Amino acid sequence: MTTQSHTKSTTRSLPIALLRARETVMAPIRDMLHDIQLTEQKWRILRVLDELGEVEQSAIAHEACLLLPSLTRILRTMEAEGQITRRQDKQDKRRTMVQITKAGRAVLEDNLATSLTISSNIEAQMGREKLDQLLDLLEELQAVKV
Amino acid sequence: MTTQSHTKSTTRSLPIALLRARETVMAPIRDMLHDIQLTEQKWRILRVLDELGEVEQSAIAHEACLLLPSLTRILRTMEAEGQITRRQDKQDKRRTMVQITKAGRAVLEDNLATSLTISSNIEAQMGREKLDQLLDLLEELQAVKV
DNA sequence: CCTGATTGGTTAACATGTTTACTATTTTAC
DNA sequence: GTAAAATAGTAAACATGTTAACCAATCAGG
Repeated sequence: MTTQSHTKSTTRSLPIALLRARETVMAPIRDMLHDIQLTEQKWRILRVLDELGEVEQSAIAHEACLLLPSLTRILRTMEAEGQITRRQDKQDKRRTMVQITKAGRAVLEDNLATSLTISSNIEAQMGREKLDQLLDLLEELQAVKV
Repeated sequence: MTTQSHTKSTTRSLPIALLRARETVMAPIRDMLHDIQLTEQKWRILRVLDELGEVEQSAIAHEACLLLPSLTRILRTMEAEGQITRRQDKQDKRRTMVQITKAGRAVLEDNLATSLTISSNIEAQMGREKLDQLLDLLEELQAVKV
């Protein structure tokens, strides 16, 4: 008998498999974002704001998987670049409400075609059915109580 | 008609869904790692080394989804902490071969029980069948040409 | 009311992520 | 054989990730 690892194969480790799959998917997206001077984080923030409208920072942090300290810094530069606006909430003065600007939306729209090409490429290789199945399972996994 | 986002729902965006699912799964693992002073990155490195034996740094970087500059720094501290050893390859002097130590393996073994508990918890909520299906799909996605 | 606990956000400090440049080897093409 | 290209890794600089400490506003219990 050879020296045997006691742990599961990393291929069957959920956190590692999720990370590796994500790296594969992100590779072409990162290329696209690089061309338009956008980091992956800023792209997620724009996507979330485009979807949710005006929301507080904690909500962005939760939806875009960022911690508040990172978000504070990133939003500061995005506001300077004119992609978002921020204002204090009238009812609860602790809250800062954030909104995407036309310029921010334009960034997403300008890259819609490229995004679709990337999605189509993956779909062509995996098949629409499997992709939907995967998205369903991921959605279910996100909802698990830990 | 209301102002409509042109992009897909972030829930059905593969990169965002993968990230969110991963955050859910990692939450309890991060708690475990925190208790033993291990970062997520060091944990992945130990897992990969435990699985592959003695390998060069580029291989670790690829398998653990780290860039070489990050790996250089992290391995420096892991070597100092006695979890890994490094040596120059005889045949190709550019290569640095890295190996997990007994102490490094011990770290993984000490947390085997906790890891299994976390896995079981997720399996209990999603079901073994769905989990296997998800891992199969992730494995397939990793192999897609981008 | 009013005090203590909670919440939303920022700041600071240090680790890691990311890009570019660089060194040292090895490989490839003549 | 030898010069150019490729490969493995490190260094430096700056952005982001992460933790802890902090402030201000709000909430909850008495």
